Formats: sequence, structure tokens, C-alpha cells
Amino acid sequence: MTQTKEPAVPARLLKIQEVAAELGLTPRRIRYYEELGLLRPAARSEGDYRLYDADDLERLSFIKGLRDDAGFGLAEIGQLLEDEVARARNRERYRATESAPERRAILDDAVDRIDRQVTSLRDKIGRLEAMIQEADARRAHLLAHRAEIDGQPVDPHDPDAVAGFRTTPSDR
Amino acid sequence: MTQTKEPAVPARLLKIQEVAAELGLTPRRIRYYEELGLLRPAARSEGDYRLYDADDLERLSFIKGLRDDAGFGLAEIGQLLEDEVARARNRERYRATESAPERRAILDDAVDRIDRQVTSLRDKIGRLEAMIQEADARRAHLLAHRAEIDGQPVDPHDPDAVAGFRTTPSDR
DNA sequence: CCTAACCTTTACGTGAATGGCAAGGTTCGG
DNA sequence: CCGAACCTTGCCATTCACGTAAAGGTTAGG
Repeated sequence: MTQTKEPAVPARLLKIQEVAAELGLTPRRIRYYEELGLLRPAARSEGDYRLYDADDLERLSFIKGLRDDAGFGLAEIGQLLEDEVARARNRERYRATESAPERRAILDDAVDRIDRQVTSLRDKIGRLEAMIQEADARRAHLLAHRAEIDGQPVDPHDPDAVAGFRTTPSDR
Repeated sequence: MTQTKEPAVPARLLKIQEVAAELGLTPRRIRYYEELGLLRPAARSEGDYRLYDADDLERLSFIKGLRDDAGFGLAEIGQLLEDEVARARNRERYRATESAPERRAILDDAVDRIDRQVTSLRDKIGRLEAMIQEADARRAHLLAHRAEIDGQPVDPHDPDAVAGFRTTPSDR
């Protein structure tokens, strides 16, 4: 099947549509992300077909998550991820040097970037949790009124209304 | 100052720009949300100025959160929140009936809606947490390599590269 | 009563993120 | 070597979520 040539698995390269299908994207979107500098296919075929490796798939999947799930804009994602130009530069720097301290620095930078990504995600989670709190407060308010009704099945004139159900027109 | 007429506080009504300033929105956005049926001002002035009450403010704030923080589309927000037509209808139904069971039903519907909202938010949080997991995995991978370097300061030929830093060109 | 500062509706403009199509080149199984 | 199925770049169209401006009415303080 997959011929194990010599060092490890050659890890088959995928064409754009295969990638799109696998990740639930469209070729168009993938090309657009490339155009914005968010990723670059690992290789091109003889006839210039884009060819993606497992690494690209991971990156694309993360981009998709940031976009579709986290709702970040593509520009913001660009900052968060570091563009392909910088990525290539760092790869080169890492490969070029033998120096352990320098390699450490490069790795530490990469870790910092990930930390920033995680922080962004946690911030967002925090905001969503705040919204849940508010929603729960409204929920509790409604339930309080429900309990009130349950207590006195038919009340002649209700003292005030339920949150979200202003039944006393008062002025309007 | 605020004349307490008789029942409670008349709760001053705000004009659109005041609302916008308070919530960090623009009049345009507020009008647009109204146009989509997401909210309707509590009242209009003599000369047709939109006037918002505290209830409107809460709703608007929630809409803003769903949009800016949670990243939902306005159409989706419309479904989640129930449009103003349905809201008005329910208010009327609630007000119209004396029946405790019916009021209970209306309140229960409102609670259900809130539960759906919370579920949507929790779903999103779940997806974000999954992304954090992935990011942490990458982070751990990088740190593993950093530790490796720390162990053997100057290694002649590295066995393989770091995640995200393919230093062995192998074929490309 | 006047006027500045606000409001109204209507309508057109814009940036982001795609969709869709055309014209042509590439791959690949048969 | 051929055709179906895919790929390329290029470009225009569209949707969403507003921004902005115009033309005119309203409010509130002095």
C-alpha cells in the first residue's frame, strides 16, 4: 500500500479537494487562506497542484477552528498564528543553527505564541461564561415567578410582572 | 429629580444615542438589529424618537454579547432569542390570561428558550476547550524538544525535527 | 421662538469572507 | 494517447453587518 521507502512513512501528500473534504472546508476557502498568508502547501506538484502534508492539515484545522468555532477574523488569526513568511524564516533559522541556546530561543518563542493563542481562547471562554451567568440569572427570575404562581393558583391582581413579560403597561 | 409618581420608579427612557454610548454600540447597529426583528424600543416619543427602557438595554446587551463575544450571526441570534413579534405575542398572552396553568406554560417556554441559549453557549465553550487541548498538545511537544536540547547542548546530527519545524527536507 | 444637537427614514457604500464561473493546464486509469 | 476529473489563476458576484451621508423633522435650553 504505502511504500515505506527508507527513513519513516513518506506521509502521502493530499490535493486540495481531498484536504477540503477531510476538514469540511472548500478549496476556495483554503486558497483564500493561503492568499492571506495563513498557510502555504508543503509542496507543489510538477504541474503546480497544491500538495498538503499532515502538518498543513493540522494548521488548517486549527485555522478553521479559530474561524468557525472561536469566531476570530482572519486578520486576527494571522497575528495569532504568525504568517507563513515568519514561519519559514524560523524553520530556516532553526535548521541553520547548531547553537543550543538559539534553538532554545526559537522554541521558546513558539511556546509563547501558543500561550498567547490559549490566552485568547480562554478570554473568549470567560466572556461566554459571563453570558451564561446572566442567562442563568434570568432563568432564576422566571422560575421564581413560576414558583409564586404555583403557590397561589389564581391570584386576583398580580403585584408585578415577570422579567421579560412586562404585563403592567404603566405608561406605554 | 426623577419624580416618583406613584407605583414605583418610572425608570427613565433613553434615546438611541444614550443607549449606544452606554452599551458600546452605535445607533446604526441598534436600528439594524431592530430592522432584523431582534428588538423593538419600549416606546416612541411624540415625534417618533425611539425610547428604550432597562429591559431593552438588557436585551440589547445580550445581543451584543452573542454577536461580539460569542460570534453568532444575527440570523442565529434571532432564532435563539425569539423575535419581537413572538415576544409581544407572549407578553399579551401572559397578560390576557388569568389561568395559572397557562401562565406556567408560558413561563416554562421562556425557561426552555433560555436553556437552549445556555446550551448553545456551552457547546461553543466545549469547542474552544477542545482547541485549547490541541494547542496544549503542541505546546507539550515543543517543550519536550526543548528539554531534549537542554539535555545534550550540542548534538551533531539531530534525529528528527520539532513539531512545526520540519528541519529534515526529506523530499521537498 | 430659535437654534444647536439630536432624531427620523432612505439609500448607497464598504470590507470581510467567501461563492461561482471561465479559460486553460494536469493527472491518471484504461 | 485520451478523456474525465481534477487543478490552476483571474475575476466578478454575493451576503453579512454594518458605516456614511442626505434631506428633513424633533427636542430642549436660553
